[in-house]
Amino acid sequence: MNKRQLQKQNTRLNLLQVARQQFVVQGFLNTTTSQIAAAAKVAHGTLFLHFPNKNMLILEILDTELNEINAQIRKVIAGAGDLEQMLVQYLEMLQEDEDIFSVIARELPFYPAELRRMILFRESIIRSYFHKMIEQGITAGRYRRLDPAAAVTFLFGTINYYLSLKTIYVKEGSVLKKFQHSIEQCFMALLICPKGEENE
Amino acid sequence: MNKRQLQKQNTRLNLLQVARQQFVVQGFLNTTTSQIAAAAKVAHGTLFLHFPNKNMLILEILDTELNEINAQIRKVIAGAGDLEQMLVQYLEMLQEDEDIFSVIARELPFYPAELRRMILFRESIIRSYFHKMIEQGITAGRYRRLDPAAAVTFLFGTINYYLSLKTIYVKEGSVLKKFQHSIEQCFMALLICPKGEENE
DNA sequence: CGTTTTACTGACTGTGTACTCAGTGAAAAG
DNA sequence: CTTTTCACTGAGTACACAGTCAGTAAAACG
Repeated sequence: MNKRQLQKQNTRLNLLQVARQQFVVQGFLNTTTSQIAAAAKVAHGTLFLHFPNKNMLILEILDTELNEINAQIRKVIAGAGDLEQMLVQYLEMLQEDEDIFSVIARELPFYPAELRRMILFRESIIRSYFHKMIEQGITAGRYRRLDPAAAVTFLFGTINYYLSLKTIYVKEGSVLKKFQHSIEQCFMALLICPKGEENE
Repeated sequence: MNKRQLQKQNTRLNLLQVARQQFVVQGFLNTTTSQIAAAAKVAHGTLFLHFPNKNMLILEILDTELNEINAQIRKVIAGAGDLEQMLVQYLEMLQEDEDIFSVIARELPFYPAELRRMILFRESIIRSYFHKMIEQGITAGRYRRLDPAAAVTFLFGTINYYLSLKTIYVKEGSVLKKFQHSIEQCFMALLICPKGEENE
């Protein structure tokens, strides 16, 4: 790779990195392309040599991010036989990049349709892991006979709620850490089949 | 009241009504002051004779709306001895103005701090009704020993989630109607103390 | 060394929006 | 009837932002 190609690649990677930092702090919608360019110390126009428009830049950053978490969760699933363990690990994974997930939770309804579909598709894969786990628990008689989809939405809805109102619930640090215990407690209480009431 | 005062009042009320309609369809953030003025068939500038700025217009509309629902729920509380009944009635009330609550659920994180605080304060009053009901149920031994605040957030988080993603869950009609049964089922399953495990 | 290619520059364009203010005409006041 | 008041008008202002493009300088090429 010659000097020019190297330079180009560096600029591109730098833009992605700087943009991610800005997005995490201000959100995607409130970060301007000029800000990103200034922070990356390149001209405004340079950004559009590397990305056709702002949306494609967002899409690329989120694609990378969501790919990583999906790969991680697949590993976790493989290793976790237990739903509770899976939930704990999922919450801990979200905490690691909580800033960006908080931004997505808030801004999702305002993203262009394509981007929104991509994010929801990725989320639906993760939901399906929980769904299956719950179904298994029900057929094994450990969990109550609830609609698994409803239970999953209860969980994801609550997580989403905490993430989107993060700034109200905590001044700094992680919301999910603060409420991790109560989320786990509630979700498992919802599922666990009380003694003397096992299915079958 | 003379002809002028009457005219002024009419214009003002008309603006409020037209603005509400537009907001419900497009959201507060995506509705422009020009659109509202055009729909109300007055000049753009007229809007600013009646409201100092767009935010105050939004605030006034939401204030009216939230006052109404708070008054209603207070009545419901007075009449409902039962938490489940209270939940059913609350969900039905939300359904009546689901469009505007859906907009609020989506846009809340982007409102100016003052407006956000007002809305969350109003919500917290409603939450407190549920909180008390749950506490009573726990001390009476009917409900499990859960953190009432966590249970309430589970409920409100889920409702909020359905509302904010309304357009994805239903093409037309009410999301809350569609999922009312599963919300009720899940929430009550979470709380109800199974037989043979009553507190005290 | 001269020519071509190309990553980058930044002033500029177009668009969308909240809000203003000098002007108008009809109602109210005297 | 004359003067004053005032609800309303709409062109205009100020600003913010995404995206463009002719120009530049340095690297690659022959």
